[in-house]
Amino acid sequence: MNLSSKQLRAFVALNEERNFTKAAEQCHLSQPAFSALIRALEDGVGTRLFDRDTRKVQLTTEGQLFAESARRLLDDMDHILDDLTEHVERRKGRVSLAALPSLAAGWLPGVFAEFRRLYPGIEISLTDTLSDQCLDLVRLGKVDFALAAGGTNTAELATRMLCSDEFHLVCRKDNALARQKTLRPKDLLNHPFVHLARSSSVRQHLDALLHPLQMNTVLEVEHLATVMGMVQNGVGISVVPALTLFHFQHPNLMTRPLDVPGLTRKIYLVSRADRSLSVAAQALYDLAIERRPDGKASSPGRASRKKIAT
Amino acid sequence: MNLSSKQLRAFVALNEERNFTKAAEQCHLSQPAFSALIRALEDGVGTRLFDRDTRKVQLTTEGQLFAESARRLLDDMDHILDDLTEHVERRKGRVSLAALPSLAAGWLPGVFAEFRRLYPGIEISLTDTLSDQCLDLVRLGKVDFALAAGGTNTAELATRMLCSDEFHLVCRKDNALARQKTLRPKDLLNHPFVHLARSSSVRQHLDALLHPLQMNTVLEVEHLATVMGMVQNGVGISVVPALTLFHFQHPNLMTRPLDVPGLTRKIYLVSRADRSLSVAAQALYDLAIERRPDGKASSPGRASRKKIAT
DNA sequence: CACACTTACGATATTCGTAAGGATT
DNA sequence: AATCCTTACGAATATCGTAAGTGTG
Repeated sequence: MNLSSKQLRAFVALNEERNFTKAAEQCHLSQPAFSALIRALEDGVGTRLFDRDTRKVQLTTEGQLFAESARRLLDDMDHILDDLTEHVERRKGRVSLAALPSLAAGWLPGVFAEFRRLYPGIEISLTDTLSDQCLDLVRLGKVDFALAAGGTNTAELATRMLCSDEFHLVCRKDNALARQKTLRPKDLLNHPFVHLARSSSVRQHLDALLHPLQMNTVLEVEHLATVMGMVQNGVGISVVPALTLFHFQHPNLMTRPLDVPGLTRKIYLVSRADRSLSVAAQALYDLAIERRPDGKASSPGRASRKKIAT
Repeated sequence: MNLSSKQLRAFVALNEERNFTKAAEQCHLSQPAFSALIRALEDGVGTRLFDRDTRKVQLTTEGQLFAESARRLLDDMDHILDDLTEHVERRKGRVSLAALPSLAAGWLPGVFAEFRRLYPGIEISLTDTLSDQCLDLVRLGKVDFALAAGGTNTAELATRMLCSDEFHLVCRKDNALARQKTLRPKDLLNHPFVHLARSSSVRQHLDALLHPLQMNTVLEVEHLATVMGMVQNGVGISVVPALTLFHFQHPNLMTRPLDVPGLTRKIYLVSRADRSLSVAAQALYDLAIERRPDGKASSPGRASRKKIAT
């Protein structure tokens, strides 16, 4: 037989009201339609569930048996549907994503704050790691999506470009480069250079355009904060994407865009091609796009070209 | 929203098969109809539950959430409906009835045996007590129905006559009455008489026709077995309904119908007027009618007039 | 091009509300 | 007469199956 939640609700209502007219109202039905609903239920289970005459409505023995279970069943059903609805309406849920450390530290916090404000019931988990691992996490289904730099051509991954991140020179203000009007790649070759590790996406972009062998590499470190320390103390200069410039806000330092066509790091949203994002993940994905960084030089308005220019 | 068991079954089937065509067959539906069913479910909950392309069908995140509960919900529902069906089909249940001790000991056991054979899963509970208490138990809802003697005119009780129970003289074969051709009430007046208690239905019927003051009462006892002992030892004679004659099967005793118009004890099936019998109770009720005693002298063919006549 | 899901569409079934009917107090 | 459940019936809606459409490997 086919038992519908509507029939269950009608049964429970009639058992509470013991009156067809009132129970029908409670179910937003005309009384005859309600009557038919109860009859269909009784036909379905094969027996009368209510004894009724014009004065009294009460459960039969079989009705009592059914009533005990029906209430539970209906509550269960309502609970399940409510829970699902809370997910659909983004009042509950969980998103996990992976992101490059540079994004995780600089741009993401603002997006997360906004997301938490919009959807306080949704939990977020973030893995800040290098691009390759970000992609692996997506492939393995460990995260809903990733913010990575590598352009992936795998069929199993769906990518969407989030922004284009331009590279900037960072050096001390007392460096000769600070006074040059235009900056060409070869201008950097003679200066001591602080590199990031080869596994980083930043380094990979740089190596593609500035031949590593011609450069005057003095150091190779893992973290941008370390690069910052080195540059600030005059160990060398460096080149980093705009989205990481927040690390280099310091009165003694200056940053300038490198005007090298093609030297941009593309940031992608990467998800699995074979499955849709959860409602919660989609919400964060959409917000990321809405609040996409512009990739030009501007961590919130301090210690950038403009400030230096003044 | 209105969630039907058909939709739940479709969802569970698709989750198991991960293939619309096969799942549709399992649900005895055409594939497009099945597809529409799933879509209606998804529209109802407000989100996709399956990711599907032509090659793969798999749960979305929200689908996984729903799947865990749906399986439980469906099992619950099936269990509840199965249980109810077992009651409707009389493979489970419980009947309780009250019956006069005379019926409980003589005629009922055969009916119960038959009932147990037909419906081995139904429990019976029997209260063997006097007519008034039988009726009270029905009124209070403590039993489903009763086999009682009193004609009740209460509106709250529904009665149906089961049989008419004729009264018989019981005495020793060496008693003078054993040789009389016709038996009239007054013929009994001179003989020592063993009575049942005034609360018994048998006594009440007798008192209505044979004036107690004119009788030669030697004893008043509670149980028919005691009456039997007294009569068999020559303490006195007695008059009892045909349905109790099984107590008086003994070579030294004889029983003869009293030919007194109007002196019959009517046995009624009594139930509450305001509610129907449970399926189980109705089954026993119907069987009682089908196997109704005839109320003539014949406990299974022994120690009756015929035997004495030979 | 074969397979698998979706869309289109007409036929059938179900569900609904209004109005009339019947039983009880 | 008033109350309350049931029946009757036409209209709106839903559901179903067949057939055509679409997209993917």
